[in-house]
Amino acid sequence: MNKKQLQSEQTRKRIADAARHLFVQKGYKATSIEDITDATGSSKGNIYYHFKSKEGLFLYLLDEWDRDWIAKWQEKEHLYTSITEKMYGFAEQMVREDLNHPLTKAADEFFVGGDKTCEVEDRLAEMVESHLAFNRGLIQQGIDSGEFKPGAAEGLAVVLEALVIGLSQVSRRISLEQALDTYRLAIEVFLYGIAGRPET
Amino acid sequence: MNKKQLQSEQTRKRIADAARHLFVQKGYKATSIEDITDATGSSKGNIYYHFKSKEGLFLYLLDEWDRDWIAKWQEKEHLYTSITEKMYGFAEQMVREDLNHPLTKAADEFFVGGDKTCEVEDRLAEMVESHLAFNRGLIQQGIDSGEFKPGAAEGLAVVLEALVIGLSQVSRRISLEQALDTYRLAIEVFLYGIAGRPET
DNA sequence: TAATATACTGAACGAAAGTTCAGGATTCAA
DNA sequence: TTGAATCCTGAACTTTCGTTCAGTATATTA
Repeated sequence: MNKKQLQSEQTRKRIADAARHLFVQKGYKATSIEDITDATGSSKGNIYYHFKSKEGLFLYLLDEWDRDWIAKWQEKEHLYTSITEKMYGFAEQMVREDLNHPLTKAADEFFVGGDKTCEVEDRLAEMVESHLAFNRGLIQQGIDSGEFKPGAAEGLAVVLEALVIGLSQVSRRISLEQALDTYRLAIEVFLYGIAGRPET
Repeated sequence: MNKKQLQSEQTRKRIADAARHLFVQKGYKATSIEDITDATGSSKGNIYYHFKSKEGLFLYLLDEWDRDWIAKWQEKEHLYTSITEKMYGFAEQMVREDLNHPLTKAADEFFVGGDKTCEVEDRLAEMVESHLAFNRGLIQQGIDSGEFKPGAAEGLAVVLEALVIGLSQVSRRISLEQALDTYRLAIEVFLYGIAGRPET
């Protein structure tokens, strides 16, 4: 690889990292291009050389995060011997990865804000659906294996998604250790809730 | 009351109602003063005649909501004969009131955004604490009455808060009926989760 | 009815933020 | 070495948005 290409890739990464950090910390609208230049040392123009726009930069981060998350999950998934264990693994990966998730806080601004591009809108709808599908799959696996009581997998997937979204918001201002505890407790409650719930 | 005072109060209410609706729907930053004038028909200046600033308007809505919520809760609280029932009542009031809650979506922008006034910061910290205290109280009541297993009331209060926050976000794009179902299912899971959880 | 207070208007201001662009610096290829 | 491609700069432009203010209309009061 060229020296030029290498340097280009490095600054691209530097910008992406700084942007992700800022989006996570401050949200999408609240972080300005100038915030990113301040954090990276490079100029405004340089950001627009590497990325189409602010929105494009955010979209890039979303894709990047998505790929990483799936990859990390697939690495570990087969190690778990029960679905219950898998759920705790899911929670652990959530707290370790999603607390730095650019979507977590920033996506909500997009969802509701009126000035979103079609591209972003589609991308986000896609991500929500894939989250719900993931949850649904997990719960269904537990039902099939006999660990969870059958029924209402669809509704429970939504409840689990709500729990995860809420946890990531609540956890934003506490330590990683506390966050892990809270997540574990939440999953514990969720699992016992599923188990104890009367069949429908 | 004067005709003038009456009219003044009416427009004040009209502005507040429109603003609340918009803040809920679009978030704080995303709704402009012009959005509000468009929705009310009155002018920009008129908003600043009735309210100190955009932030002041938001703060006014927070206070108003807080008072209403507590009042409505206290009206119903004594009607419930068990804490379990109370929890479902809590969920129902949540979905009926909080889905229109100006804080739900807008507060998060304040929490993290760097440009918040001390006044707002204090007000929000206060509200979070009172929420947690409310949850803690509810859970403790259940423990004291023997309905819930003892232990970890503090942690469970946080989990419940997370659940509620997540639910209100997830529910923003579905019908009231579906939201009610989801909330009920969530509370059911939470209650069975508490009940089935091993004592700590 | 005249004077005052209250309710309201809308153009204009200024700050903030996303985006562009002409041009400079550095590296690559011939 | 020289021309071209690539990487980068930062000032300037544009738009958006909160806020202000001089002025108008309506109601109250004396």
